[in-house]
Amino acid sequence: MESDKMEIENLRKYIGTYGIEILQKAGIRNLYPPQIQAVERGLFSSKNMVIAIPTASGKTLIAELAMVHEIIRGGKCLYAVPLKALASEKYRDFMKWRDIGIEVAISTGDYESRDEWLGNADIIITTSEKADSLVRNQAGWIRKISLLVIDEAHLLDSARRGAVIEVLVAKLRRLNPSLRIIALSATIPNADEIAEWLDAELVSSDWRPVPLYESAFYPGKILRLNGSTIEEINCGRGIEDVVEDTLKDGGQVLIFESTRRYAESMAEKLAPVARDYCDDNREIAEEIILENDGEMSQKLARCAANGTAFHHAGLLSYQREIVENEFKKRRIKVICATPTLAAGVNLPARRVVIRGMRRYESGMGNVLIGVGEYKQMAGRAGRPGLDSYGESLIFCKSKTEALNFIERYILGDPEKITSKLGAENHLRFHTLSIISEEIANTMNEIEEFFLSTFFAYQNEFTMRWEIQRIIIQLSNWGFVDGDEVYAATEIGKMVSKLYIDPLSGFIFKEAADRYSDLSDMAVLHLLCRTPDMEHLYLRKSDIWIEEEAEHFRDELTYFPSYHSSDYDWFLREFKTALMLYDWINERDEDVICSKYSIAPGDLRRIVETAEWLIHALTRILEFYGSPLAAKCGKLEERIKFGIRDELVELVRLRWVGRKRARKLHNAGIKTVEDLLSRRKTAEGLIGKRIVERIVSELGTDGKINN
DNA sequence: GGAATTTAGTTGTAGACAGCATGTC
DNA sequence: CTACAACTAAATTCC
Repeated sequence: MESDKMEIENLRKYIGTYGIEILQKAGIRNLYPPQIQAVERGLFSSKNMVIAIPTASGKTLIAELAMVHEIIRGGKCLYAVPLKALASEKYRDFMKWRDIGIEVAISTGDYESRDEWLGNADIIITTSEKADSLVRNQAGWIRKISLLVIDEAHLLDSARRGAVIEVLVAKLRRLNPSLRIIALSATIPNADEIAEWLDAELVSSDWRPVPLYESAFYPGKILRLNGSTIEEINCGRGIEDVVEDTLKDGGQVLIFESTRRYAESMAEKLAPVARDYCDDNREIAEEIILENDGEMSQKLARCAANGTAFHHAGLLSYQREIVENEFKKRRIKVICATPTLAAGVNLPARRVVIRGMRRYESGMGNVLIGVGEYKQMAGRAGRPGLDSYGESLIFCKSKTEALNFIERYILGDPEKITSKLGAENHLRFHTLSIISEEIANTMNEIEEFFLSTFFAYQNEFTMRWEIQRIIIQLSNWGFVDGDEVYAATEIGKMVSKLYIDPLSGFIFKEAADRYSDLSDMAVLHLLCRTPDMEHLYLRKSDIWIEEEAEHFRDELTYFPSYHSSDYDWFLREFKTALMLYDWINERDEDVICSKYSIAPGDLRRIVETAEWLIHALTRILEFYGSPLAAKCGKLEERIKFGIRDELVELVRLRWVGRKRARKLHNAGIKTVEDLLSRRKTAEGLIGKRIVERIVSELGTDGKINN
């Protein structure tokens, strides 16, 4: 018997009186239809479930209910998300349950609750990679996980990140055969396949809390799909009209563009339009340039002052947060974003305009985006509780194009999702891991393990031959031993736990073997030769890179001939290394950004990756007792802070980064003692309050940064 | 002669996880 | 096997 209305009171027997109170305090009175469906289909049973419903239709609450129920029965939950930002969003969200004694913890690459805390926590929020890493490092509490929630399970389809999800599921099921799994997904046509793979009950629905009108725009008209008819609505001819229309009614607009440049110039173009609907935003603008006032930041600040903003991966994370929060507070009226926002944190707007229906893919020119991607963006329209409806617009140039896109995107179904685990790099990565963790040690066991993945579910052929080849490679690299029964070598285990690609591990291992000394540049280049490193692009005007490369020719561990097919790729690796070289030689951030034509967010991200990799390199060098280990250990700190050797001591102090340390050092304050003995000078350089803070911490326990 | 406008050619292209141990300007 | 829009430099037109 299915009903369409259910008060949360009815859940008392599952989540207790206190649980109900928490929900009431959060303003939740009734369940949404898909949530009712989930309850009726066995949310409070021990069945696995796949919930495939639109964004913002209450997926998270479904998982929360199941988790609270699970915890009351003595269970422990792991909530896996694809993004660190999403992890913190859920963390804040789930905190409400602490009032009834439920312990919530978070564990991602850049933030981790104490280990013993994770053991005690009832809900642990992680990225899938971090969860896998915790399994690899044999965190004792992993076996106690009784409920696994996979958020955004449709990302099983992602070529880069999807494999981890299915391997994580397979591993955790192996470690705890009675593990319950709840997968939350966007609406996809083959959710039934995921359900069957997981042996789960499928709940799917198109219901949304705010109705969504999907439409297409062309100059002068909006074609809005309403049921099965297309209404024609008159409107202006430009994007400005579309935006102003919404702002006039007190709504906000989200515009998706295909490139950063378009996003930025659109935000600038719309600034004069939004200005009339804003109060004083100067404060926001100031905040944006607080930590970085480079070209991009200035531009963003100018936009924000007028009530618009752009949003892409080149922003610093604090700037992204400002943009998102101020949009939520409705002080920013328009955000022009690249696809970052489509898959990111929850940020709905009354009207969503999709201008970038094409995206460049190397070797394929500009291709149309997928229907699923479109649905993801369009689905951001309509703020629950604030808008009575949401509207998405595909931005077209002509009526013909508009009708075309309506047919393809609005009336079309999203693509089926397919497993990408079959790619060699993923199989290599995970094969080493399961051998290392002794999840599987013979050919049969390994094959059996992979048979439990989504990839095997979708592809019926055996993977024996492929796996065989990978094992041969892993043993050639010295990561796996044995003939019939495989075991990971010590170095193999280390590589697996460091979470790097085995190929990266091999590159590092060879370096330990071959070199007793390398220059800074050579080490940085080594990091950049790794498949785990991101690479800068080569531009037409980048011929100077070649000259620089020549300059370092004798130091580098690899230098292909000019005619080699590797040459261009080499230049990209070298360019990235050169950027890091500028970074550790204290070149100003903004100077680096313009020299390499990147944004501050890119610089931070690449530095962070390099930091992670050099840590791995150092560990491997230490393992082999390489004389290079000490040098790399030091480089690790230099990369972390972006400093020359001589600042290492100063930068260990809290509140002292690359800039302050350099100021002090230039004035002859080179050590902590110098700082204390020449306090007045220091105060003159970096400010009295900062010095006071530093000194007061020196007196207490928190003496040093690391 | 010089500004304004058209045309032809060139350029560059989304995103973001992981180790470890805690805090920048 | 593939594109596209924004930008820039050159060519042309106009006063």
